[in-house]
Amino acid sequence: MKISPKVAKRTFIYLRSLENLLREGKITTSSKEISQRTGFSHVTVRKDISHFAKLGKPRIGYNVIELKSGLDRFLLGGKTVNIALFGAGNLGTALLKYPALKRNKLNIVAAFDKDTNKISTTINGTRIFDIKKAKEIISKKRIVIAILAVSEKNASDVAKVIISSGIKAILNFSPASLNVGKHICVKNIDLSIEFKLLFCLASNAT
Amino acid sequence: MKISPKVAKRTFIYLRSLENLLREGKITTSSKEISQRTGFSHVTVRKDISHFAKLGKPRIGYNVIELKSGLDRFLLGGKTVNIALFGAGNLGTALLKYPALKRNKLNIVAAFDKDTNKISTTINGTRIFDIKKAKEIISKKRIVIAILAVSEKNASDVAKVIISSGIKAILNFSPASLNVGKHICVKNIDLSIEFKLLFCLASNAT
DNA sequence: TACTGTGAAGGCCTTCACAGCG
DNA sequence: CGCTGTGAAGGCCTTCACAGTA
Repeated sequence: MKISPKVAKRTFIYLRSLENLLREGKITTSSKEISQRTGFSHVTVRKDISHFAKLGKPRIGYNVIELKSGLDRFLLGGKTVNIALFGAGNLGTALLKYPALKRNKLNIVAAFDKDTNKISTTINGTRIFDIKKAKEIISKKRIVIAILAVSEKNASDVAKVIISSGIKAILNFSPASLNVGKHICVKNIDLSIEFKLLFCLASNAT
Repeated sequence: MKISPKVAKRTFIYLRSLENLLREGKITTSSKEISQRTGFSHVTVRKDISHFAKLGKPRIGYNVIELKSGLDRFLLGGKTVNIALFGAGNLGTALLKYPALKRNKLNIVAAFDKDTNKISTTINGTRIFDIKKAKEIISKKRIVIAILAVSEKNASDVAKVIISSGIKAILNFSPASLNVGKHICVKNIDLSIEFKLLFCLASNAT
């Protein structure tokens, strides 16, 4: 089945709420409750969920456990995701120490840098390797996502290394538009742009 | 004039490319060149730009300096943006040390935490204050954007402090859906969700 | 010719309205 | 009644096609 990125993203947010509901001991929930907790309209919630399966019961709503496992199965199927970090600077180090990733089965299993002072050291249990060894380690550790957290001027060169290592998905924190083929998925997070955008939106909303 | 968030975001990306073109010494450019550098279609580029003004010349293209200053004027008007950081943990510290912000006139002018060991210390020139002083300092320093980089369980309480301080825009790095009124702009960056989404997109694209 | 700017078409996504059910 | 699931409508956004210009 074909699921648009928008639906998938919202569904991950529903899942986050479902985990909270579970922790609170709730047995059932409704599109209205999920709507209140996530900010999406109750119609959107129902329509998104119905893309995956008919899991709700009229008059009652959804069983929290059933819904969570149903959505999970379609999206990740309980898989663990192995990630490589490129660039062990300030941002990269913060990501290595970010606790929510492991909790979500997102494991940064290797980091790469070109700084010889950093190579062979360990941050929060993750070893930093010479970027020249990227290809070898990526295939050995079955890494499927790369974090690009190097400076702008090195971004496109490192991106080439990433792609030639066989990785198909990049989370790009550098302020550079990567010129990659259509078979590579890139998600750009340029913090400067996010701040400027937020400022504009807040200014125009007054 | 009314500009959609999508157009605004792309325009900031065009601006980033225009700065590079300027640095490379180019005098003129075209929608085609901007398209190649940013990945958006040349029609989208032209349409977006024409929302702001008719800055192009048939047969020639756009003057880089003229276009850059024209777009800049509509979006930010050269203003400096004052930002407060809430939560001086690993991620917060990385943001305080992130060089691209200052370069883009985005200044984190105060940080807040509740940890008494951190309060009154300084990271990369920015002082960390007791979160109890938030309201006073935010109005004194004319802060307009807050970064929320605290743990999930504290996120909604800190968000209340932020909003009661008069701030209208929040960049939320915590994995929590903030329950705020419609007059508050929130941009959520939940890294776990971004990774999972990327993994799904890359898997389904094969 | 080589470029911009734009009306029209098409596609995607959200919202509305309501059928169906316990 | 209160809730799900869904066809239809409406709105937004991108792409197409082309007029206009130096």
